[in-house]
Amino acid sequence: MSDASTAPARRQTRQRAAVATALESLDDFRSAQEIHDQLRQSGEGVGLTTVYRALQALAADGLVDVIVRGDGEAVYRRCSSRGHHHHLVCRSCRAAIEVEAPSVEEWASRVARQHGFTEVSHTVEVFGICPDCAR
Amino acid sequence: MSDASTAPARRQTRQRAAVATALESLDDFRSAQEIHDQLRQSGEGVGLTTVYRALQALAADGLVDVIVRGDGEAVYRRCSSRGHHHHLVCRSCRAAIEVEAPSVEEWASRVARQHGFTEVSHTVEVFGICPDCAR
DNA sequence: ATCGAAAGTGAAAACCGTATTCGATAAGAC
DNA sequence: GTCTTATCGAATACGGTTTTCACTTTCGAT
Ligand SMILES: [Mn+2]
Ligand SMILES: [Mn+2]
Ligand SMILES: [Zn+2]
Ligand SMILES: [Zn+2]
Repeated sequence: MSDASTAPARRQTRQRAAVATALESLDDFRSAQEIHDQLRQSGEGVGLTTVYRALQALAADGLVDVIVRGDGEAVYRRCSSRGHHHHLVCRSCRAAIEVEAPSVEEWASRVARQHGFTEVSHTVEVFGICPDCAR
Repeated sequence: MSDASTAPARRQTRQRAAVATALESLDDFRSAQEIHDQLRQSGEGVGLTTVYRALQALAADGLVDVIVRGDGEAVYRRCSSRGHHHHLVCRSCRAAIEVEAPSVEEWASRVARQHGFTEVSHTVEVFGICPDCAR
């Protein structure tokens, strides 16, 4: 039996490795363009288009987290914990802490069920100023 | 004592009234362009730029809710309940139900406090398929 | 009612993040 | 080594939002 959603067979390339390495050295959310800039500075030239595609592939594989900011720009970060989780993000330095929220998961599915909704998903992000940035 | 964040003094215009009226007749989230289209059809010509600005003003005044979708497009809806709340949104027909989540509010402030974060805000949206759209 | 300062309007153009195109390149299977 | 096909990337297209700027309108003051 064939899989309807067969992965297109991912290849290992210098560019993808460079993007992955760049993400490893960071612990906050960065945009595709910022990662592209960092790669150029470090000498590892990678096309911007390729950075976008690499990040999308990583996100599709669940290896990076994505947050779409209020201005519509997507920012990425390597995913440390494997399971479902959310983030506590500093508005100033962008530092991000992964947090779990069992009670929120429960609330989300409950409120959805109460209204008869199915195929439920949710977004939960907490923003603030981290202790360091608060001086 | 002067207010540091003094509101720029809002004026009453035909265009702003038209946008507000359009929002009144709707109960789901709509984009600025969709509202602009609806206004043109109803004869109330309003420039697209003005629609964007009117919606932003209403959002700033807390009179409409805004959700930035995954594709970066912002969608607006008149805000029925006055206080802080979240939404249960149908991915198919966009119908939106306002929900309160005291337990989530509590969780958010607690997790932020635990990590020393201040000036805390959060985004919480639940998506799914509503009973009607599920057939 | 009239005036004037300042907010508001909107067509056109700029912006800006992202997607697509397509000929060249390079993994990986054999 | 050869072939198939994913990948690359510069150029270009795309689409939502913002800026520009000359003109209009609101509204408090007179
Ligand atoms: Mn969750
Ligand atoms: Mn809340
Ligand atoms: Zn910080
Ligand atoms: Zn629906």
